Amino acid sequence: MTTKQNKAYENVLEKIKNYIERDHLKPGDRLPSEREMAEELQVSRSTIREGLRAIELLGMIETRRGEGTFLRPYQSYQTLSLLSTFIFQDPATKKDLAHTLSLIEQAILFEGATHYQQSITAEWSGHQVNYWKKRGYKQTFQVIIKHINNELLAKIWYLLYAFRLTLNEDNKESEVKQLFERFDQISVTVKNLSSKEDM
Amino acid sequence: MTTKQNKAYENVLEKIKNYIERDHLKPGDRLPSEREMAEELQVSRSTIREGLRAIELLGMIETRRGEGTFLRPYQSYQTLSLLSTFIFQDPATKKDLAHTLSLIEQAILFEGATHYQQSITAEWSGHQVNYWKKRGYKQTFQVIIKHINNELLAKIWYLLYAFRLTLNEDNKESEVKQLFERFDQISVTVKNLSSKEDM
DNA sequence: TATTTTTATTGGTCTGGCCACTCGTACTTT
DNA sequence: AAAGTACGAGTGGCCAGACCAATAAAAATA
Repeated sequence: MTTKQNKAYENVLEKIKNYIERDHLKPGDRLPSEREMAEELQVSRSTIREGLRAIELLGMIETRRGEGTFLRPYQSYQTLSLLSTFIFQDPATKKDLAHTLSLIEQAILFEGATHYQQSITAEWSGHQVNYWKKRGYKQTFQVIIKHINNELLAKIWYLLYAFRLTLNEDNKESEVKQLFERFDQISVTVKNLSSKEDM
Repeated sequence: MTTKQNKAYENVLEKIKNYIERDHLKPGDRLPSEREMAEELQVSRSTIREGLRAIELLGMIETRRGEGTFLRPYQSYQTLSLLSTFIFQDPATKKDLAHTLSLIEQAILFEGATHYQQSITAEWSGHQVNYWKKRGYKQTFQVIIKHINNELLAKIWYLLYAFRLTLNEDNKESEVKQLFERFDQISVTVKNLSSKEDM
């Protein structure tokens, strides 16, 4: 098949991933040399280097002349606060924050209502409405995310959510009651759609 | 003092920043050609390319053979860089990538079909299907994002998309044709729902 | 005028080279 | 024998120059 004409350096990234898995490389370990990789991948060294530069800027690797290329050790979570600084000072993203958060919450609600409606509702029903109101929107929403069981999604949501809190002038937090209503509504819609398909 | 002997490709990034400021380049504008930059910076073309690859993966630029190198419709590559490190730090998130990407794409499709169905379809119809197939899934999908006009959302999507390319073992890229079909389907569904509400 | 062909420019990739740095090893020197 | 030294192999950093493939603009043609 066709083989999609990836750019060569994208294949390099692919290959590096394979090295990491095959040799169980951990942070700090050395990757094969540029020349070795070029030989094995049958591409030129310059192509290898293009791939390396890309993920170097991403902080995945670290190169030391005379020694080699190494997987970078994990960094501390100070990243998060740095990140907030950048998003903060970027007016464009600030304006888009609410919108993006809304879309992603919508996606999460949909996913939850589609695949985990039972268990989510069950957990919610374990307490009175007042209990959730007291816990707040964040905690209540996180129930959905917990059941979806996707850490990355959870992180992204939490990031956006936290930043919106930071930036928000008017501190009106979303209402727990509304959250329940929206979830139910989506659940119904999803059911209607799927039953329609069955016919 | 100064010092720090930057790697040459980091100076390239600096220089590109200067180009952007000096010439007031906006997203979509063309950068000088690789050969021009090499000449002006007094470095080799391969060095220029290493710098370009780095910020290409970050989503800052886009290269088109025969045409040139262009600023992507969004920038602030620090944000992207930090975001990516953050995400990459945690191996656990790796397994969630495809899922998260899928959810977010779904949300984007939905948003596009709900509020920008006209203009998106219009832009797509401006060319034959083969044109979009040739441009690939990424570019075709970005049409939707462009119309939604949310830089943050665009960044997040591009990040996830790029990383999935990096990490995925099965290289099957989504099909442009399927994209069109899904978009149409969602458009229809959205229309049905809203007309129902009117009754 | 419309279409085809040519040409110049651009990114994509390769080859092969030289340099600077690191590290281990063999070789002095003490 | 121990300490220092010189050397060589390997590595990343960078370069010059080349060819290909895609694109767009200009020129030639119908």
